[in-house]
Amino acid sequence: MVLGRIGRINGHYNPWTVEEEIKRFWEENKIYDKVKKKSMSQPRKFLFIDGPPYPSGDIPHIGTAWNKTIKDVILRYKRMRGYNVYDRPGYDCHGLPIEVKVEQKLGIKVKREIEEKIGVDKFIQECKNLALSNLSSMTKWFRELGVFMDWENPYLTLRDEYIEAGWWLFKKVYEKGLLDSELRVVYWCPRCSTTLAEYEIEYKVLEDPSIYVKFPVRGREKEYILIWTTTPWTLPANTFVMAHPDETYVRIRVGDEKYILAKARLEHVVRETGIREYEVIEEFMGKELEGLEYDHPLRDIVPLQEKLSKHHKVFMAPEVVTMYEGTGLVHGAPGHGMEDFSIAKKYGVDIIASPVDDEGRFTEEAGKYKGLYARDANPVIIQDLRDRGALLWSGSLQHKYPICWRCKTPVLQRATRQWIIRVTKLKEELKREASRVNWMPGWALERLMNMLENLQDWVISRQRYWGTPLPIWICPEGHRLVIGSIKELEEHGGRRPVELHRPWIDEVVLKCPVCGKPMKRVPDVADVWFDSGIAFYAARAHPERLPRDEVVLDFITEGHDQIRGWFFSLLRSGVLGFGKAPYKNVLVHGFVLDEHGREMHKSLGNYVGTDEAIEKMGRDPLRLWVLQATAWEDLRFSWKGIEETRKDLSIAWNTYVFASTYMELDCYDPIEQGLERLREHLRIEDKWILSRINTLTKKVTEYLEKYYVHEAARLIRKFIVEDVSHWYIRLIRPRVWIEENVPDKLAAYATLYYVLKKWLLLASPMIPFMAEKIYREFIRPAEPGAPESIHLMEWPSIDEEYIDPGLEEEMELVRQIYEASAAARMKAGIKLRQPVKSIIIYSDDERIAETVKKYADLVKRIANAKNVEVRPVSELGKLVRYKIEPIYKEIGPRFRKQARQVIKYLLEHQDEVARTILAEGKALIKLEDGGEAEITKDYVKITPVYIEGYSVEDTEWGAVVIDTRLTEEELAEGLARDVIRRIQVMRKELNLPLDAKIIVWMTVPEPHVKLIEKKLSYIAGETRAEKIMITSEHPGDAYTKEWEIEGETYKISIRQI
RNA sequence: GGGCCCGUAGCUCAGCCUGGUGGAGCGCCCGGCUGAUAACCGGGAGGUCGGGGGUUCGAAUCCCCCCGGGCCCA
Repeated sequence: MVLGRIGRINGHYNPWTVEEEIKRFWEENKIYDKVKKKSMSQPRKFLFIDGPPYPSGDIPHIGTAWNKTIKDVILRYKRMRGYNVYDRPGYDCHGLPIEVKVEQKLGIKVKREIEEKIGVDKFIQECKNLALSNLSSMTKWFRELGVFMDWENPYLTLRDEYIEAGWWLFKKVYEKGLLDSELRVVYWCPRCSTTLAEYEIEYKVLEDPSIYVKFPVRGREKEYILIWTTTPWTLPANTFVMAHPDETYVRIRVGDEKYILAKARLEHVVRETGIREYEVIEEFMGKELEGLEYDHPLRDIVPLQEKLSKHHKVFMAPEVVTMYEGTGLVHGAPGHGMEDFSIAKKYGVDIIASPVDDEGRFTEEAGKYKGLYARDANPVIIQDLRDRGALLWSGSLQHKYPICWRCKTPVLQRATRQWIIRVTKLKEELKREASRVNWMPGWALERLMNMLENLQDWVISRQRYWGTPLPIWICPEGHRLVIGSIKELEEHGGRRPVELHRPWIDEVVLKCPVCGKPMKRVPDVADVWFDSGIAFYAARAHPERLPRDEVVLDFITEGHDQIRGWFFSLLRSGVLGFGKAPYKNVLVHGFVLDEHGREMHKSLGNYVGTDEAIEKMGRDPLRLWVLQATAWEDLRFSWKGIEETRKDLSIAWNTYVFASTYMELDCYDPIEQGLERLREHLRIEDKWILSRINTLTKKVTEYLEKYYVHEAARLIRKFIVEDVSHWYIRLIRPRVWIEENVPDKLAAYATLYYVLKKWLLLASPMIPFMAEKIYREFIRPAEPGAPESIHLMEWPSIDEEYIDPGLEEEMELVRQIYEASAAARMKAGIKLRQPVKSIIIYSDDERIAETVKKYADLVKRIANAKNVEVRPVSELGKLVRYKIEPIYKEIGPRFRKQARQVIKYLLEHQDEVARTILAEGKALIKLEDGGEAEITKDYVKITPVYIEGYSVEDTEWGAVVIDTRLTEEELAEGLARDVIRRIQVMRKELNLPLDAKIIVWMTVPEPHVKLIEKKLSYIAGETRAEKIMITSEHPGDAYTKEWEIEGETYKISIRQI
């Protein structure tokens, strides 16, 4: 057997050198493959799917870095826990954004040109190239971040097998009778010539016309229905007018004309249109307007109006008409408005007029407007209205108007025939399934439920190219066939095309199973949310090859925008395909905003890419920083924040430097000299840190089981900085400096090694580079059988036998005592090097008394006092002043309404009340309202704040006091320590080995010679001096230096023997 | 316009569910330590808890309204 020997870690923490080295190590030794292989051999599965990012750029946003880091931590944790972890990443490759980028690259202005100028096959090839090139760059950055996922084998929605898996769901939906085609009012981008879903819409403030139009009431002279609109281009398609049945309307006279409008809008309309004089002729309820017929003002120039005239009347539409804007009479164009459309259906209107083509231009039906772009027609229409005396007033207004998310063109609402999936029929099922999921945080469910309440049918078709082709074939007789796989395609007389994308799939002609006639595919492609929404199964296998108990994922996590995005899409597809939610646990994470809390945007100049963050701060610091942020809240980006995290990692690093330096020096062997063998030699601080690390392991495990990554990260970070570096190492330093390998020292080593190894394992999912580096340098040389990478190790066990909550609480008190004594020293101007005679703690708290007794040695050591004791507060003499702190929690419920007066009295008579209570056990106080209150110790905390001859620091549980009077002996020791420190510095400046012996010459100011002489052997022992001479003669060949100590000059020379 | 989230020290954030009189880190100022040393440690100053109202003996915490930011939707 090869004997282990602890390794050494050197130098300062430099994230980049560590990370570059470890990255290379992982690559050269195929560490991920080994981790993966080990995981694959495990029986229990952990099912996870990466929410696929959209590869429209080449460098991931810092928020994507957060996203992937959280995933990485969970996956690494689950692997360490012995799961077979499914870790396939993915990319969402189809869709309009990529098409638009390719169009820009190829100089295409409108959709038509794709087929006419470029050819669909070449266009698709370009789209594919762009997606593949971007995703390979993004992959590079995810790897840079240390994310261990199956990067060689990501799922891509553009692959044939993925598309085929999608077809399976289409067929399922069809078989359930939920797939349909119907006329729909949709957002339509005239530039992209396609329908857009609501989430593909942005809103932008635009200036539009604002006009009041007079619709002549049929058969009445000079009487008009007054309507208001900001979209004059929809007037040629006007079909009816809508009113509110329960609102009051008026008929007014202006000059020789009469107008009908809502009473609530009268004042506004009159003011805006500048009507000077008017007379209200009549008031009546809106429902009386029902059926009132009118004539369209443009009927002479719009042929379509001929057909529509039979519908020109007033309909009741309380769901549409409001009293907040307009005239209370709303012009209805069901071909250009969603609400209008639903009213039209309700009233049985049989013509849905929409005289606008795919590129947003008026058609033949619009008569003289033919060929004009809809929005460009606005001024022409306004002029025509004016010419016909139908325009009451025209102006303009700024309002938010929907635009295309990709090309920013203002969109139109337009009635078109679309394929829809009737998910509204599954509303209750969706709600039920959503409720069964564990949402973190809980409000994510609330958001989703709000959305499900307003659920709409899913318009799935897009009139584009780069997407999953709808697998629907139709024959001339109108028979439909929905194909669920390539095999079925062949069964129906088709041949597998080069690939399943357009244009190749369009050439596949099938034979109608009903009538035998040739069937052609409908030209549409699917909404991209269809693609990502099926990832839960399609990323793994065609459902026919997927075990049914593996459909539901254990865990997914994405940003809160995905509640209505991917999480909803998955839920929808899960319910459509399998009747259940396809995930069990969902962690929602926040957005990374800029340092002022604003959205990051390249155009705003506040954008930080993952590349920049890695370059400036390093991977592990970035990772730990994002991880410790509350997962579901937005995170303000902060260079300082990452810098702080880096500093903490540097402290962690130095902790290992410290441990490895001494352990190596002493040839410590953690296997031979492990904790078990040194158990009897453990000191109280060892037992404490052993308890702490196991408590930490327990808590971190619990948090990671709950997916509360940030809580785990915070604990891990705090532990190494505060418990190990600030406290434990401080306590064991003197033991470590002992030269011989005594059990006391070895016990500290064994403890420290155990703690540091365990911490490294806990931290390894979060800071995989640094953990690997330290593991390879420090742990592995000492444990020859250990795996080559820390990431092949198992999650640390919780050694319950070490956990002692009482001990942890007591040590917390010791820490408070130490801190109070340090504060008391500070007030008295006594430095820590100067020993003091005693520390007295005035407290009536029994825990304090017990703790101090138990830890007396430790307290004396760290506080540098000869003595420590606890005394009851009542034992203090006369030269004392007390402070009283009311205990509100007790006083409140006891005195209720009088509580205020009691507190006021107590604060005004602190010393007096305290003395009375200390002497008699209680105090009777007179209140302002004449009443009395009996105050006992239960209601107040009494603390001395001044004691003659002592320095006092008060705490939660009493006062810590140090004796400020120093004896000669104490002064001598303090001075000796000052001298020792200087000699140590000089040894170091000479680069002497730790164990080198020296001779010392000192010139000491006369008044202090006696003090120093008393301590010569002490000084010699601490500095490894064979001989110390107090003299004014210093040899020329020795190293000599002059020092200032307490304002006086000491000359010291040393020479190695 | 609607739903949800956030607003606490100069900065970044805990605390809020379950009310008891505000914490941490960084920065700043002061100091200590000097065999982790281009390190390490301590102390101090810093706050109308976004604003207003309500409930309560008592509100950062519970309720209502408003303001600012974010996400989603109109």
